[in-house]
Amino acid sequence: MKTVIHWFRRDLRVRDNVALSEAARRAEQVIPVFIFEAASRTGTDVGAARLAFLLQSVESLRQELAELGHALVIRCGPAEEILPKLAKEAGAQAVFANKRHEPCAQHRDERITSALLNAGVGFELFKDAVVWEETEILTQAGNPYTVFTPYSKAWKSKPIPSPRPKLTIRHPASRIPHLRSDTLPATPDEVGHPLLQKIPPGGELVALELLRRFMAGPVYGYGMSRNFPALDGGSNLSPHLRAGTIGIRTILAGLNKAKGKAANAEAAKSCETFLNELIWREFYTQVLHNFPRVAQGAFRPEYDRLQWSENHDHFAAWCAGRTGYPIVDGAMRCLNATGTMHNRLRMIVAMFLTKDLLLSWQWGERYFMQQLVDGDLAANNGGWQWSAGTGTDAAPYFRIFNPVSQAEKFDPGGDFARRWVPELAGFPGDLIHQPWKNLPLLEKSKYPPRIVLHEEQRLKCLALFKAVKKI
DNA sequence: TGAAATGTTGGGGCG
DNA sequence: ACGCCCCAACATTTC
Repeated sequence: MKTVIHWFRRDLRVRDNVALSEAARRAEQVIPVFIFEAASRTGTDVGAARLAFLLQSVESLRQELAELGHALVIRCGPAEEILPKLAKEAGAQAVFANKRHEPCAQHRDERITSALLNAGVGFELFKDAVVWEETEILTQAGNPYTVFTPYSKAWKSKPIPSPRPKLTIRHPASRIPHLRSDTLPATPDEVGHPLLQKIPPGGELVALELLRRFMAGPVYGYGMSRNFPALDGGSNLSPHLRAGTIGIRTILAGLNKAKGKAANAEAAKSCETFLNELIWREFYTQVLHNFPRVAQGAFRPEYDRLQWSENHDHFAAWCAGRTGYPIVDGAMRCLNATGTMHNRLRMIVAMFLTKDLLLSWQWGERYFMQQLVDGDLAANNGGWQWSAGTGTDAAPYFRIFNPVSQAEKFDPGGDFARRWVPELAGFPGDLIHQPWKNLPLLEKSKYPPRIVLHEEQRLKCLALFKAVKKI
């Protein structure tokens, strides 16, 4: 082929990019394109933090492409209309892109296929975002897995693919047709939420540096440190996996290399634990594709009958971090300010929303998608249904976290809570997770009293779930 | 990738 | 010396 448009979507990188390297291999000219659409068009709720991260990553991509002699073409508007027009302008025979796995995104790709077909332009999609997609790992009976452990076993029994080569230039830049480029909203501030303080930086080079640093040491302690929110024990790669500023094969290659250098069994086990987290991501991607109804309701349909509370004051308090439980409030305030939340804290606040406030997991799911930099439909939905007990391989409904004991176990001394709940500065470490035990100090601190009592709510929650089981 | 309730055991204080 | 009780520590069951 002479000219191919590579349409960048959730693959904002020039290395280890399957569709991009295929385009470079098969076409004389590659025209890199990014299309900025109104968030509602793809059916996902893009929040300010994720948008800021995205814009920064696109800018970083534009610079990287420029260094390679490519000009990134940016257009704003609906892809169905822009792509056929752009293909005509550029004289392109085909559009290449990396496959997306969410049902709503795939429906849109079908519409794009026919829009391009009408214009006589081909549309090719490539597997890139995951190692193994929805139809590639099935049970003996040919069904999709709904339990993680056997899924991960099957996943690990398959060979690991190598990273794809970086985009190279195969044609003189002067021969690329000049194409108009729209401007994107300039800075995160322009689109940002007033509460946003500090979102992590985007871009491929940032992601590669995070990977390098993590695999150079922290990965060996991941098994332990990942549970403590006050530590920075994670890879911080999740927003990059979401935006595609790093390829999954690149991460696996780095992990594999690190595992080979593990000094002891504990370090090797930590590598394995990190691998499992990557497999969870593919597990939930696969679940969403094979059971698209989970985007609308419980994986176990009987749990759609749960009589959740509709207390909007409680919901507002949860969102704002004013529930009176320091670990919950610290986690939510951190989310609101940075667009990120430690995984352990996601479980704690999700349990609190569903099992203490008795609000639907779907309220929390939606709020997370609005706030999270790494908000991904499949992983977010899977995590929420796990916490609520309504999903595949979910926590049983009676497994209810106690926010105090969780906090004391995973934030001993309260370093995390104190960082995000400044009102608690005067509380000693042994009391910080239950400030109500010192009422005079609590009143002086201006920190809110508990909006519910865990011991009471726990019993109400058990009754709520039992009512469903009886029907 | 729980927590609470309930059951069991054994050491030690005490009459 | 002995039985009784208390209760911490641990184990099991239940939600």
